[in-house]
Amino acid sequence: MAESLNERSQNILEAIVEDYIASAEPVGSRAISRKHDFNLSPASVRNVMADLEDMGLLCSPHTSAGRIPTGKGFQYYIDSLLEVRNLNRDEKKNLRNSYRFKNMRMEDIMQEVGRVLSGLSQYTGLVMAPKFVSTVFRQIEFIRLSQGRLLAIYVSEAGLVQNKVIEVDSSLTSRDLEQISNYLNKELNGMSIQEIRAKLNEELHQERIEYDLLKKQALSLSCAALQDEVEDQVYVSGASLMLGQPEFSTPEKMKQLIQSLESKKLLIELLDRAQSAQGVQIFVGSESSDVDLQGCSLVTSNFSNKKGAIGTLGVIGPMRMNYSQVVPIVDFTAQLVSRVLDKGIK
Amino acid sequence: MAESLNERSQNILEAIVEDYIASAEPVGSRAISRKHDFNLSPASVRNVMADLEDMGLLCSPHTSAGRIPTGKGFQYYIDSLLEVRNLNRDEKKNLRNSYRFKNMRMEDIMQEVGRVLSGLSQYTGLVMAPKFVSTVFRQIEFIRLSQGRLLAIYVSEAGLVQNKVIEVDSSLTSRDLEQISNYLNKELNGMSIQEIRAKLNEELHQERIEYDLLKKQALSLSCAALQDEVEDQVYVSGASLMLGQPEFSTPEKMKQLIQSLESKKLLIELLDRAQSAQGVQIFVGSESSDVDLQGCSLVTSNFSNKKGAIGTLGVIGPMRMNYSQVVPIVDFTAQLVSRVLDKGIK
DNA sequence: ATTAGCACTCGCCTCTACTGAGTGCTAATA
DNA sequence: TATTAGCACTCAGTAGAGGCGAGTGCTAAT
Repeated sequence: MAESLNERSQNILEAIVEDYIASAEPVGSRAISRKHDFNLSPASVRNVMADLEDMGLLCSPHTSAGRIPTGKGFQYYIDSLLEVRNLNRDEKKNLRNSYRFKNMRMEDIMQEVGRVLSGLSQYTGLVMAPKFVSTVFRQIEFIRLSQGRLLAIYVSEAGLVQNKVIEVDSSLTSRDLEQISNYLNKELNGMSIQEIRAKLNEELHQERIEYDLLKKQALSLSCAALQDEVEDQVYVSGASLMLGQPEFSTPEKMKQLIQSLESKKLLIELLDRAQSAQGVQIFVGSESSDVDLQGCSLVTSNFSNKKGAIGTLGVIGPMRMNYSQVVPIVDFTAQLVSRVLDKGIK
Repeated sequence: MAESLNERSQNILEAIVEDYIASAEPVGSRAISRKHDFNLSPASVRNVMADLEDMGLLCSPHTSAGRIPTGKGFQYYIDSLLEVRNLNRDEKKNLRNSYRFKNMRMEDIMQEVGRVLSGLSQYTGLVMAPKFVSTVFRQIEFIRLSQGRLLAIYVSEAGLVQNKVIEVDSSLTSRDLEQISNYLNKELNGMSIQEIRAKLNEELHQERIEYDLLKKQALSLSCAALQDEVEDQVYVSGASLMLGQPEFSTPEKMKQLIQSLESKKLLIELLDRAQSAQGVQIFVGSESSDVDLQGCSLVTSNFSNKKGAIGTLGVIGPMRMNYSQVVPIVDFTAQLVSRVLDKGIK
């Protein structure tokens, strides 16, 4: 895949990508030859550029314009040329101070992270909360809402709260509910939702009704409360910042972009893909991919607490995004959030 | 304010507004004279139009274009000319069937309402959940997250759930917490948050420490859980639908619009204003107002359950919105949501 | 291998002319 | 007196022509 380039070609590619990141305009041979001291004439640069174009790393919007990097070009840049510096102490401190975690609810944390990510990067911040199914059971409580209607409140180890209204036939007393939750809290403690579901299914199929009434009721309630799919939470911040970027200057592009950012489904799909890997991930423009956030790149990293609930955060920006700035921000923020979540359970 | 117009002027104004709603283009005298059979020549129509322009109900984008209604013109149209028909049975049924309330959590309901409102109107749906302070206490529960850290779960009569992480010095046992919540649930039952706050403040200032420890702890916990301001929840759906409207066809307008819709603060301000009144409210383009969602109108209605928690829902669209279609939808949806919330508590 | 030179391409801007929709005013009409 | 026909005028929008400038590819010279 990554054909190796000689040093000169690499230098020129790097120069073009960086100029393009800075200017958003096609880069010409003259500019390269002048601004960077390669001691090469424009003509020589042109030759190299033609080669790079043949390899599919560059393209020109029309005959008489300069070159712009293709998705493949950006990919090469990211894989081989990009040097991500670490944040120094002051920068880390600043970043840490940007975050104001007031109320430690998961929702608030996610929202705040999105806000800061988009503010710092000047692109759009994306945060996906840990998936319900991946969380570890801590506690469940039931509150009677009305005859035959309960509110089930599930709290995960990481402090993620999910509540759900469930219908029940029998009219259980508060006392019953207390017993049931006590039972469940003991029984399910420390299990992941996935494990719990497996267990519940098993016990349900194991048709012997030897259980006492309490167990039976507990089983049915926990089923109702934990079995269903809960849709993933995605937080999008600063969508309008993207609209200032020249790549989205036309009405059509704007509309398409906003539509994409409005589609939680699409975003979840993207972030899911990111979640499989470790460390900072960079997804370059989706020309190739079926899912298109055309012309965009996505920089993500996972966060997690010790109990293993994994969420994903990141920044989505134009393919021409300032990676060397964004990557460390995303990276450090993910670490920060992980720590904050751990603090939540101590 | 509403200067009375003679019938002919009214007819012509109505025709212009409706043509403009349909076409989004300035309306000329010829078109009016031809399409509507007033038996008036374009010249006569022109005279009337000139009068309407003098009164500030119409304006022309430039000399040789037709007229478009001003905000004031729309306002007049809405106040005096608009006839809102009620939905017939089938339409109501259809509308009811559009809503899929699966899980009865407040969040889900709000989100679904936004989705459907925007889908049906083809404009942007706006929903503001009942305000925390306006809710009526039903139940509070505490869950230990870690040493010194509790999760307080508050459930209102309407089934609105708020959770909050609170810090406590003392290490309370589960037994203590149970007693505290029992005490509070008895003590605060049926009071509004506002009343509770007043009560708490009073008791706090009443410095006599005659209380027993339990009461004291309960007081401090409920303070922590209920005292702080909780930010209002606003749900925006279908922002991208607005981008298809001709009034937002330029990049600048689009950007401005999206920025406005992203600003929860602005939206809350708008919806708060709507919440004071009863029935369907129409706010026409904010030329006059300090807050600008320029060129937009807002159609809102409140929903509430019997316990008095009031939320607001509505549709925001171009000033040129199809009021006669949108108003009944908003109206009926508000009634529907009220009923659904009531069913939640039965 | 590199580079200077040159012809060529093409987007973009400006200028001009034209068109057509729509107006305001005036004078004629019922 | 209210209405209308007629007419001059205005102005956005479109299309075409021409010039500019940035940038290219190719070729021949270094």
